[in-house]
Amino acid sequence: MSPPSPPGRATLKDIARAVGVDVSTVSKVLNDGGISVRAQTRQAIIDEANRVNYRPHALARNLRTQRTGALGILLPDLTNPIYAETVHGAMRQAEQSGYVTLIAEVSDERRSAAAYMRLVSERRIDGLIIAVSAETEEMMAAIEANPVPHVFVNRRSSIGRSVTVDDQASGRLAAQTLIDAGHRHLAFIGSAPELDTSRRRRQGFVEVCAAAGLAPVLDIVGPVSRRGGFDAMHKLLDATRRPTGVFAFNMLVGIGALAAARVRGVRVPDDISVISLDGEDAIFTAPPLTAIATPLAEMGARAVVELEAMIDGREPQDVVIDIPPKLIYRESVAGPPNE
Amino acid sequence: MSPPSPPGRATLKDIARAVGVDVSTVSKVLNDGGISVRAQTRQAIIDEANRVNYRPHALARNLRTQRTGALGILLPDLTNPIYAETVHGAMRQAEQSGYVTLIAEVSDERRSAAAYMRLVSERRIDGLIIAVSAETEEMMAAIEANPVPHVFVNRRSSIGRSVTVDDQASGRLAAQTLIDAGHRHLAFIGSAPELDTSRRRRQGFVEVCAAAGLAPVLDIVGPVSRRGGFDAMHKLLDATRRPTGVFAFNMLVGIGALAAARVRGVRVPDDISVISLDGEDAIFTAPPLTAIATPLAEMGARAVVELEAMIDGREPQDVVIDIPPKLIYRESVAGPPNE
DNA sequence: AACAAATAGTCAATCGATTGAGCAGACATC
DNA sequence: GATGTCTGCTCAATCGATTGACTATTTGTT
Repeated sequence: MSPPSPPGRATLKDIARAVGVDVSTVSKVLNDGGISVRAQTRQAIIDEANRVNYRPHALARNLRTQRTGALGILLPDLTNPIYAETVHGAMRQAEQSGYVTLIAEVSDERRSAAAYMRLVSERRIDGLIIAVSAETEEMMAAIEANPVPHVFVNRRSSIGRSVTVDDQASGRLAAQTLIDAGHRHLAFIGSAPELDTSRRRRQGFVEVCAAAGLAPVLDIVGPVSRRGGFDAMHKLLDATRRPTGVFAFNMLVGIGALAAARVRGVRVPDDISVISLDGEDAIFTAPPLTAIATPLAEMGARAVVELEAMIDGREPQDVVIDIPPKLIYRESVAGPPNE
Repeated sequence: MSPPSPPGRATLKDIARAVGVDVSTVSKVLNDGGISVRAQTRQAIIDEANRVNYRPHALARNLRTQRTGALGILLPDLTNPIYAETVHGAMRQAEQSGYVTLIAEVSDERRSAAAYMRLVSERRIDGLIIAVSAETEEMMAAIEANPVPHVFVNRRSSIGRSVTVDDQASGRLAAQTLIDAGHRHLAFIGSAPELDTSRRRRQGFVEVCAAAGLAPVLDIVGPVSRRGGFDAMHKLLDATRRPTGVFAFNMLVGIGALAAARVRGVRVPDDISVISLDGEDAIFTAPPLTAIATPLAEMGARAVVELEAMIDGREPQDVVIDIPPKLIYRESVAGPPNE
């Protein structure tokens, strides 16, 4: 036997030399490049390529073809499980489609613009999934200055396509669940209205409340984090007229709300019920959190599909994932206490 | 004014033409390339570069320099907060050092070898951080076949450098904490011994137990996940002689253990105490989890530093991060119940 | 036998940047 | 005025792969 593959650095030229043909012939054979080649020659090329374990040098190929085979993902924080789940779905799809993924974590806005420039203006990627919080001027300016196919995920945008879940339906389902359990005094813990996901969840929530003749508390806003939920719940518990049913913007907020109730000696669900979004994972809280599961991974995956469409020059769509939100009934919701 | 920067695609050639010099001159001026140039010419080049907002084409530059400016990170699961935190730290450091990061999430072993090959043999990266679970033959073979600078993070390896935290010290601290609280019947919930982190935590734990004349339960192993912790705790509670103090491999295991206790009506910490590793974040469990914080983000960052050293041809080290584990005393640990 | 057409390739430019070697002109030196 | 030394650049090869244009040989047709 010949020595095993030389240490991984065979080029087209090496193969061409070994077989005794031109590099262009090798390239065309290996890429189905519309050329007629004798079966014998073809086989010799393929055999040699296998023997040396040839892989095209991505940089060289990409330089020529003006494609990188890489997608970028811009997100604020990987340790946030909501993003992690979304990215998870996006990466799976990207891998299936033969793309590698470049992730840039960008905590603040100035840096997100800089990270954008880095990936885009050095032309390291073919397209970009944008999951940073809200539209900021820096970001928008960066995109206009240096356009690249891009898709916003879980947020609408005035300057591009977006893939979202049906937040209004989630809001409606949350309200309906609490109302069905008998609650009449509801509250929504959300974010400042810049986050369009919060606006839409709130809107669906209000809609169903209104239809039932209820006027929920809606002005409790803050960062959508455990800390934010913790603080918000405190505010609700301080109110002269406490709500008995609380809808939390997401799992983190829900977990924080639960913790605040616990600290205050308020029992869940005996004294107050809590329902949150995206809490599929929150089965290990105390009590286990009733939650509305939204298809985050599917959303991430679909964003990649739409992005590929843009890259291939097809006309992408604004997509709302049509998997309806799913209620996961656990212990944090029950009937209201007797007054 | 001239039109604002043309849509982000200026090349050296464009600048050279505008200024009236050769591209090589432009390149050398922009890169400090050891060449003498008149101040006037130099300034004209710099001005023009700024005007068109020139950024080098990463692919082209990298093709020539044989550097990609990219690091790869191989990890099993982004939704696992332990990995998320580590990657977080690694990405921060990478960004500071001017690298972009390519993340490949690889759930099973065959795919991790494939992902490795993808990134490495297409030469998309200069180096690789490996955080996949254990040494597997496929993986080792892939690395040998196609070597690239690489650092293992949070696990030792026979075939490369590694950056870890002091797991033994964590194990000792966990045992000491429980013993100091008065416990005599201890248990460790770990993983199968393939995971060297588990071996080392166990070792430290045993050491302190032995010094105190105790013989802890050590054979409860399983996947190091919430589910694994849940199941393991059930086994412990089924035992004829229940331990009163439990050390959980990590936060997920700890959370699962807490949930199992809750389901069984066993009170924490009244009936049983639980301490876990890496639970800095687990303040919102019920009860809040006493935990030992390990410097995960620092570990990730340091792994990148060592990797850079390898890439630059310096001799890297096996590193144990010397930030000592830190006890975060919360409610899940108390004295043992009276017998 | 002459010509067309199919077969089996080769040639050379190109993607955008980097880099060592080289060269023309200005100035100094003897 | 011949030689040497800077200064200030340019030339051309190179990284590895792709691709349209082109050529040489063989086969087929009349």
